[in-house]
Amino acid sequence: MSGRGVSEQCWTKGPWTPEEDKLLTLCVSQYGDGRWNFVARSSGLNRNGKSCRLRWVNYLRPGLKRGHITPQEEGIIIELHALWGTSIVPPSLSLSLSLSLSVWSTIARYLPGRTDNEIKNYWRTHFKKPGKPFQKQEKKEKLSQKQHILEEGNGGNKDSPMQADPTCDDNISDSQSKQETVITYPTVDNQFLPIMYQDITSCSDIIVLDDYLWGGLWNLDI
DNA sequence: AAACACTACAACCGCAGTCGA
DNA sequence: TTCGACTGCGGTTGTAGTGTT
Repeated sequence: MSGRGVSEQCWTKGPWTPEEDKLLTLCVSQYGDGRWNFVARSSGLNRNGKSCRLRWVNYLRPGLKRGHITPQEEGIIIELHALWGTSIVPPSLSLSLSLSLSVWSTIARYLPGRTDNEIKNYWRTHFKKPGKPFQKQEKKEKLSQKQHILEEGNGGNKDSPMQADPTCDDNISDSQSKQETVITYPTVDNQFLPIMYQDITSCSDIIVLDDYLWGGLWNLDI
């Protein structure tokens, strides 16, 4: 991150130092989050409001979960992205949700402790893989073929790939299925059809999620 | 052990929406 | 009603860390 530590137009850019973090945390606790330009000015940090907000939201905010996305969280991301990833928002929601509810921040609502930036990064890293990552996949396939040959030589009796550890990103069939999930996302205009969920994790999770969606957070009559 | 490839993540930028004067 | 300041979001970039050859 060396190229970004330079000042430009008197604002400090680049990685935050622990001191800056402390200062920002102090100021946010004092002035609250939402008035970022004010916080930025009052803190004495040589950062602009945008930068302060980003740092707070993505890193300093209390309750943030660190570490890897769990398979459950991944499932939710996939499901919700299938719903809204292409900006398909049901008309009823569009009307009532001020039209501009963002995809990532909305998904983040259902993953406590996760930020929209984190989810966005995760999605791009794991599911939106144009070109390059296929190279790795090819390599893995070759490796897998080698192993397969070796295992067959040993009377290989490997379990079905579907039963492989779902947390293992390196699992080829898993990554393939992820790719397919993206590619086969149906674009169902203004409709929520059960078929949307085919190929995507468990149905029970969906039911729970839907209850949550329609009975909980989406209860806009509150 | 070194070089290369890939992943994960923090951070920046530009744009669009919102709000108050 | 208009306009500027501010906020928030999606897209993108850069780098450190890790894995692979």
